Amino acid sequence: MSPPFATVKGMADVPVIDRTSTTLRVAEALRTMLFAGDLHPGEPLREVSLAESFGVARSTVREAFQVLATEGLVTRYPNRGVAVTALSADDLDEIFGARLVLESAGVRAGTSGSDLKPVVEALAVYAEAVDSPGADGQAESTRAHLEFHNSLVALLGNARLLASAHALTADLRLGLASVERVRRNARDQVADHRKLLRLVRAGDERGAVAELERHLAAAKTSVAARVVGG
Amino acid sequence: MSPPFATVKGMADVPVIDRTSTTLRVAEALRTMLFAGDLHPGEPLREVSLAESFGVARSTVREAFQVLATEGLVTRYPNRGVAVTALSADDLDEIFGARLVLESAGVRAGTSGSDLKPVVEALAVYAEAVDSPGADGQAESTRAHLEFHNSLVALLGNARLLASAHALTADLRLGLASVERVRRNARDQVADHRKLLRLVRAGDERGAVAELERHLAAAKTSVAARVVGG
DNA sequence: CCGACAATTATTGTCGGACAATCTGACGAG
DNA sequence: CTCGTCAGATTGTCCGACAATAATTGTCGG
Repeated sequence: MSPPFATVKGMADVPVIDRTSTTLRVAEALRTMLFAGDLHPGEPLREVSLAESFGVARSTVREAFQVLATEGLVTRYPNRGVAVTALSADDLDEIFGARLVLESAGVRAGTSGSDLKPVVEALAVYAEAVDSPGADGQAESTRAHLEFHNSLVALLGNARLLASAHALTADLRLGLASVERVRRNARDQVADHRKLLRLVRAGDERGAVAELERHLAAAKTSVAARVVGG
Repeated sequence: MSPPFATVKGMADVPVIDRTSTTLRVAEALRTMLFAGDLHPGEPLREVSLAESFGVARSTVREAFQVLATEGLVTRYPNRGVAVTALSADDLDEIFGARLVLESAGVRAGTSGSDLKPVVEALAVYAEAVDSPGADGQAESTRAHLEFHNSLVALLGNARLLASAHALTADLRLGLASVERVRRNARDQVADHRKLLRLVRAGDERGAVAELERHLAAAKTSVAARVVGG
């Protein structure tokens, strides 16, 4: 049933060709700029200016804005354009509250038989990112950290919930990018996560959820202390 | 402090003016057409055709498509346009699985002290919609039904999770619109929901979650039987 | 000095047209 | 039957234009 030329043996390293639209490529470029902290929360994004620097049409930039706006990374102000989303204290409450619901549901699934390998791997990546210096600043380390949390949600085996979790953490990365210089006792953080994983592995649902709740609460206050706005 | 003309006494019913962009108005128009079942799953949406019938530019329609695509109501097929999203059996699994996570979390909040008034009201609206014939077909009844379920999520007091729930039910409405003619024993349905609310009110977390799980599972098979695709 | 008001400027929202790239389906050659 | 070729349709992207709206500046009477 499978066609004879489905996979050719000797050509494994052919450069993969970008078959995405320029709109999505512009959105991706803006996304990395946002996560890298090149653009600060509240800063307006001008259509013409970006169109020129990217070498694309204004309409293309507008479509990219639409994508990022629905992702929550930028905010539209009618007739005034879009700006990098600035998180308020209420936003943080909502984000961490939503994460607690999703991640604790994932933990419950983990304590009752789901395959924990992805979580273990995510934690390994996270630990490695913390240990290695990394030329990209703390960006990779926070990415890996949040990816560990998302891997908990992934235990539910539900792509839609995982997408929601990704959206939540993306918004957080936005707020963190500007102040991510501070990274005290990252090792302790990793240890925290190891403890959480251990509880999940042991099947201790109560304990694991409690540990997650504690961890998220601590993270929230830590983030809130650095992110301004009200 | 208030200006003298802030509110004029005798002109309470001045038609409120749409201050939304035409893009969003086009998206809204398409949304209602989708929910009303005027457009069938899989059916392609042509940019020029719609632009002409709406009397707007093609770029405006494209932006509206972008909005609907991120909501999941339509699906982009690169270089081939957008089409009404058709739900597969796997999609139904994901949607109902995600709903179970969110709504059961809401139920848990409800059994531990959240104010149940919004849920009670949503149920009243639902019951009323089922009793009254309604010129708009079953559209209003299903809307009210799903809105009841969303009101459970609203108990969490988290706008982001509520938005996710809305997105999930919107996708469902899409699939249901085409086959919503069948509506057997809608009264029994309402009774089911009354039972759920009673359990929540009594603070019976276990029982309420179990009842919700049972209800969603039944709904899924009922929907899956009518919605084609694999 | 200050607030209200008018004028200017910058920017967005929307339009229309244009063109290349891509997909689809039909057709004909081997 | 498979493979290239071709024409038609549709999308992706660009450009230029304009009115509507918001932000800024300038003016003036108190």
